[in-house]
Amino acid sequence: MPGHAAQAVAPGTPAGQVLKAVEALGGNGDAPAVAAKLNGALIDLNRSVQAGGTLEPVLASSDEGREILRHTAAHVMAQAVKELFPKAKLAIGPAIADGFYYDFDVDRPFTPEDLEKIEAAMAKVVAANYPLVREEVPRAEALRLFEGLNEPYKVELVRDLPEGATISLYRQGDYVDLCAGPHLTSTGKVKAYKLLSGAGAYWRGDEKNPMLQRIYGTAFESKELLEDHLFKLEEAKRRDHRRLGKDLDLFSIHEEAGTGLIFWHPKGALVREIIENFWRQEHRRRGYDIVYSPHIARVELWKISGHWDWYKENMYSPMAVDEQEFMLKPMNCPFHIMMYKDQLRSYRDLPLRWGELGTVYRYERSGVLHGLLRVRGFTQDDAHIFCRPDQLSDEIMGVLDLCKFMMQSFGYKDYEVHLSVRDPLNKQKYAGTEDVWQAAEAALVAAMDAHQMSYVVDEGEAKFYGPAIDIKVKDALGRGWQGPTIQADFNLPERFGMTYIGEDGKEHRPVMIHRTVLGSMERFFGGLIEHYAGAFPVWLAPVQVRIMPITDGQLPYCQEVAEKFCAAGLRAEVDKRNEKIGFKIREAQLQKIPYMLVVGNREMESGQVAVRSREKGDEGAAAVEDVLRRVQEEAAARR
RNA sequence: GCUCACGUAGCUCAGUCGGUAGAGCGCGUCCUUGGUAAGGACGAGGUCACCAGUUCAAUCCUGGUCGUGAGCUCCA
Repeated sequence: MPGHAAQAVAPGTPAGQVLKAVEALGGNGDAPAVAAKLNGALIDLNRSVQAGGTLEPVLASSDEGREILRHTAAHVMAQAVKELFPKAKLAIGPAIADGFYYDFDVDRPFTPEDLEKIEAAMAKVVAANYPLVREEVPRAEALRLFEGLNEPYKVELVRDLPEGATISLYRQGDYVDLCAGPHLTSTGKVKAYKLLSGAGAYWRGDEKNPMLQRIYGTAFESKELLEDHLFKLEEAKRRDHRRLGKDLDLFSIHEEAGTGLIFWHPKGALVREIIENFWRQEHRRRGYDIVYSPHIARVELWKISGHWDWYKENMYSPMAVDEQEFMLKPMNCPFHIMMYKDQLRSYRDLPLRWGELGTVYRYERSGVLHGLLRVRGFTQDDAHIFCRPDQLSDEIMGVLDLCKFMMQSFGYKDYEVHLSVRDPLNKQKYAGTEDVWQAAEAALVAAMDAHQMSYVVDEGEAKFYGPAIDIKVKDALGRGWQGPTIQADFNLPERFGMTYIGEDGKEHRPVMIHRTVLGSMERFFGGLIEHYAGAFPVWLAPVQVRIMPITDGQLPYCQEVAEKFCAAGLRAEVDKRNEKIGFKIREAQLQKIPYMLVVGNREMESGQVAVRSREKGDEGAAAVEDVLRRVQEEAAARR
């Protein structure tokens, strides 16, 4: 074991005992080992160790450990389902990011009452504490077994296993499943679990296949962690941007106008304006120029760009204008290329960095639309950088730096960097030649290396025209969101025949970088609402200060105070309604206004206001000027 | 797009085993001028998503359409 002296044990000793022997187990009762790793390969604790090697415990609290216990929980659930619904056919039941699921072929969907019954049946399986027994069998035997059990999906899975693969079964009581493992050693070790929801899901994710019924659940190594997780789910519901969008009067969507189209109400529009102004200012500072381009263009343009061939299913049908066909733009890039080509470019002109808050329209299947996060019309914070090949790496670094700065400004602290590359098995899905793709990929990698950024490679995640750096940001609840994306593109410059005149007086091909930092104003705003739970920091808050008189007698004074704040560039308003102060405070608090200033006769006479902050509550009286300065400083610091 | 569920006042939701509807909040008017999270009274407001069908009669039953939600798949 790492960090321990070599131990000699008899061949055939179970892994768990070996671990115990070196006292790695039981040291931390909250996080006992759920499995082991022998020379890096995961094995069950009760599997015997036949030969020497490095043996490490896999703790329940580790990602791998949770995956194992969730996987076992999925088996427990499947056993419970089989008891209640003997005709249910098993499909697959893996562990996923925050839990597990299992797909079943049954004649009707599971109801919430079914889930309760299944959960109760799971408790019995857990109480019975069946040992999970691993068994390795030849393919023919596995086929015979699952055919005999009338489990057609399992049969299909066995058939599809590659030649020479180890086929293992796990049994618990009278339940048997095809599974690579590892698993907990007995069902009694599944301590804290909860079934969450049922939903339809296609066999193997393909809509041509039969629809199965999926049950989602989650499991943790302790009740406390499960409770925490369930609380987080509640919290996520409480923060839902669709709910907050309504409560805070930020945006709406209208059936009459069409689904997936966003109406930005004054308060939402104000937040957007602040974000956009900040965005423009920061881009100018970093050497970007800002441009505008049309919303429609002739079909010919989309044929040159390749969108017509590669992106058609996401574009709206052409509309006839005179004798021409025009299309609503799904992307801004061809327009920026038009502008590039409007004159002869010299190597001295490059790089050109052109940003646009460009509104695009994409057809999305109705089932995927979701609040602000998935819509049919949206404004991208798009930019295209045209540069020489030798500038590519530096430009990407510049973009990475900008991304970091923007994410920080909006309070996103953690992020993960992904390199999205082609699906190696399906290369014909992508435009452009092999060497062009490789060059683009190399440029992205070089920039990330220069930035000493660690990243994970996602195969098959690339767009049709080039590999990308995709940054996933984590919000206040630890949930991942699609953040900035950066793509190197050698393909469009080629298609459009873009050139610049080099030092040598000859024509050269520029490289193009597509990048977006926020993604789209819609999606970014949706994420931001949830990240801040609607309580925007002062610099973003649509109303920063609400001044509330105790009685009508202080109204004129309140108005004066409000004018002072407004004159200082702050967003302040007076609650003139004939209501008691408690009521006004409640409303302001529910509207998540950062500063509430209460004014009674005491404050009016002393030229003060009583400060009540959204976070801390009543903070006592202070001079108007002091409060004004405080709010101003907070806004300027973007805290 | 597909599967399932849902669609009743601006919002959250009751209700009608088929006889055209109700609460709370919000909104309006009035009373109240009250010191840190809901003062009171009165009032207005609904083609029960839309279109067909069954029925003496449909908000309720049936079918379709649109929309919403949870997923599948996809993505900024």
